[in-house]
Amino acid sequence: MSEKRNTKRGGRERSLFDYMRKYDEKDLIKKSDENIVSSDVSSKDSGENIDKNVMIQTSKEETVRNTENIESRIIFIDKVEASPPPSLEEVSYAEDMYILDVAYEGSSGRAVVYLYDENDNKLKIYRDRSGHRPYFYVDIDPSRVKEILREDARYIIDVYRVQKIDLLRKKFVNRTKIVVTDPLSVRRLREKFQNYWEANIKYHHNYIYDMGIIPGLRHKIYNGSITPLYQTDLKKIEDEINRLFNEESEEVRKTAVSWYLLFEEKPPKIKRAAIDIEVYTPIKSRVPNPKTAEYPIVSIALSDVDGRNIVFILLREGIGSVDELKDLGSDVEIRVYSSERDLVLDFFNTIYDYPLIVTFNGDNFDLPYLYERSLRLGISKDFIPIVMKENHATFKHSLHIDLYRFFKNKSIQNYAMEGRYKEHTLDSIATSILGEGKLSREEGVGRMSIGKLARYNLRDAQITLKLTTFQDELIMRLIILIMRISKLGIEDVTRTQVSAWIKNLFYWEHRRNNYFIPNEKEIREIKSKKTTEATIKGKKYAGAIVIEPPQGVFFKVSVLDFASLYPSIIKRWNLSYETIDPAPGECNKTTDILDERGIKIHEVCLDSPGITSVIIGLLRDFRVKIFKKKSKDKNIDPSLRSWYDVVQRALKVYVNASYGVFGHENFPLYAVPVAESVTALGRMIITRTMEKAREMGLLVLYGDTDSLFLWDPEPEKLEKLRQWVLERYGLELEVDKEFRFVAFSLKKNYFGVYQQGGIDIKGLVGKKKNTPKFAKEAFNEILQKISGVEKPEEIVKVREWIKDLVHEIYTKLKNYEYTLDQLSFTVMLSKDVKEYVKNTPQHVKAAMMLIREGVQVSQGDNITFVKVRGKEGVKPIQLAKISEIDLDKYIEILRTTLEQVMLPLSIDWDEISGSVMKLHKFIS
DNA sequence: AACTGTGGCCGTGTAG
DNA sequence: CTACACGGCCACAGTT
Repeated sequence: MSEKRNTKRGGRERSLFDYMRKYDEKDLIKKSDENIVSSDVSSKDSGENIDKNVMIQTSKEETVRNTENIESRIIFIDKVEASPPPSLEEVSYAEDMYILDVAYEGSSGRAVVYLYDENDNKLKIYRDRSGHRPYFYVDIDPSRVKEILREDARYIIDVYRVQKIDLLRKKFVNRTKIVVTDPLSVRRLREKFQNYWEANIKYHHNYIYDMGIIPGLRHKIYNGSITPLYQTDLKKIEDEINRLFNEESEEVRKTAVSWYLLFEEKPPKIKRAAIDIEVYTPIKSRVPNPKTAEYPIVSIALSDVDGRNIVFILLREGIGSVDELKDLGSDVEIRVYSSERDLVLDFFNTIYDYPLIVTFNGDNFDLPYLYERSLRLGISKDFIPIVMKENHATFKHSLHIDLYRFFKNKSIQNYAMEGRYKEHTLDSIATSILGEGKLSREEGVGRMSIGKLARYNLRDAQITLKLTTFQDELIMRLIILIMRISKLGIEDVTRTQVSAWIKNLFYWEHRRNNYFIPNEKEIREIKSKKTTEATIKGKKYAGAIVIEPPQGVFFKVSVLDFASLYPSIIKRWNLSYETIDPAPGECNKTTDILDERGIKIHEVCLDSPGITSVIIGLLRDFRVKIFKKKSKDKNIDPSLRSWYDVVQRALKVYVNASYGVFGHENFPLYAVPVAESVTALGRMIITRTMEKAREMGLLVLYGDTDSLFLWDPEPEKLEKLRQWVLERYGLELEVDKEFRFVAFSLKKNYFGVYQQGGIDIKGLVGKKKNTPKFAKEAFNEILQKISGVEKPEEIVKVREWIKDLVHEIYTKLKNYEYTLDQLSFTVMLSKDVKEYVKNTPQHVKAAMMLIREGVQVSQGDNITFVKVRGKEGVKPIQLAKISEIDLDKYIEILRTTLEQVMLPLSIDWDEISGSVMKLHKFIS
């Protein structure tokens, strides 16, 4: 039974390791045994007559039964029987289960829907009963198609004519639908045709679109059909939509209601556990390779939402006494094994209870390692619950979220989490979000004592879990909401970028509206007119305007902001790939797209609402008009309000990313004229607004893309300008920030001190992560001092203070009083060392030196180096000595960093450095 | 042949 | 996605 099931889910599975050589299993076990030093507590002298082979070992001498009163429960486990992962219960009917995912099952050739039942916290499956099959479209007659596919008849289920709307050509079109037996046949057979449509869509996505599934919602499954279930009061929603969207058409309002429901339905609470494995390594810096899995797994930790914490730990020689495990906490269960195989098997048996498992980097490490190691330990594939898929790893009995991949998502990092973490390590994310990071360790896993190892491992699992539970499950609720908006399953959503979310959402909407999904080739052919040139060489089209700021300090500065400018433009000008530049005679009513010079660059059809315009417009309106307000409304119950905050964040992700993806040429619905119309209209709007402001006597100091910095504006004039923008462009211009003063140095480089205190630093060198610490510290100190300034007159005093400080730092630098760490630069290697063919930047030079020393360096690594005297000019920090640093270079860096702050205050660097230099020369 | 000055370009990080 | 800042690389020209 289970065997059958395994192979079924394994239909699409393709092991990472298929191409690897087949091992002699006996040999392997022997080899691994050499690494795992067996402890003296062997099966022979311990638990022969103990119930279920479980006993407690508190020290080497005494063996006692489990007692509740000791600090943590320590259980010695002696022999574990392998058991296959349980089969998931299959249902044919469902009333109120949440759909979490959909996959294609090769063995049955059917779509499988993963359902979460909140009543028993179990994952269940539904196999398609509607007879849905993979398909694609071509533009030739069925009879011709049958002829072309004569030799592939056994893969063909049906061939027939279908009529749908072709948005690009604005008419109904007939195409031939070819229904085939399996997804692979789509891939193969489409090549026999010159033109084909919808043949690049993954089958499980097709299933979601065609069945109208909205992952993350409750559904009713009955008689082969699947329909979302709602508990929300429809009347209330309709009333609110009619009130807030009264200017929209009937059709848009209807769509709005269906969208609103996604944000009101409560999310499921999913039972889950976080896991983390530790692998023995002989050398601290070496990361074990999951492809070979040559070192033993010495510890696994599990932490679940019900407060259960387990550490599965391997007893080895020379890692201290089991006594060390006593005080891990009363809620911690410690299971000690003398055999790695038993440890792994027992771990597998334990995770069978969970419908969802969470890891940090499990796709690339924990799961493949566990999988390969299990094979090495002689565990048969049927007893390993892990499945290696094309681009991720998961479980046979549960779904898997890899938080590393989710938090690495730029939109999550910048928009949903508001840039709270900068690096993508578990430690850095947890520290900045939870205020609690990994445990520190000096030694490699191989040398840690048993107590330390257990604690370290457990902490990792606990913080991994906490990343999904903090702030009332913020991350889980966010994931569920993104699933609902994008119509992707949980495993896809947590692993793909925002462009994939947006693409899927648009495909779903096309299918729902009976539109053919256009292929990339035809959009490019029909909508390719490009009219603007980018300022920067090598870019495709012109972007935004940045106003040159005056250098200096300005008191009482208000910053005005167009609320989500680009999405608003997309909505207001009906921009979409199908509405832009209509073919002659195809459109009745058009409007010109003018840029900031008043030159017509494109035109857009206004006959019917454009699909991207409608959807992006709706998402924007939902965020601005409804959820941003609700998330701050003190009259709403706090827990509901926090839900609205999550909704608002999810919408923010989509709204902010929407323009970006449509401007990316790899995006399937990309059209250059749309992208350049958006930026051109943006330039036009900010330019006209700036002109109007000046006409009204307002002083515009600076502006970038969608913002205007005004110097001491009169409130009445501000309000008048707001009204003008609203009437003229239908856009909302808001006061975003009020600065006590702003110091400008260059475009995209300034700092401001808020009315209520607090500093905003933009672009300045002192803020960049690749600036050495010594310069950053000086920069911050100066800024702190400046932020205390209340009135213009006080600047003079600060000026003197700064001069003294710079003197001090300058002298300290000259006297080698900084450490290498304070002087180091950290720069990311954005590609492999070998790929730097045009130039060899400094960090690459340093990386090459590291490689010569035998250190592994790869793409994405941060290289830390210092500048030294001599031909190469750099050395990785590991190889450098303080005496060889290049003083002049560091003085230069200090100069550029501080000058950006000093110049607006009219402090001359040469004046300061000149006197220090003389002093220095005099002393030496 | 070695050195110096210069301007364009490359690479990184950032603003929006 | 484009715009911008900054440092360093590199080719080229002209000089010693």
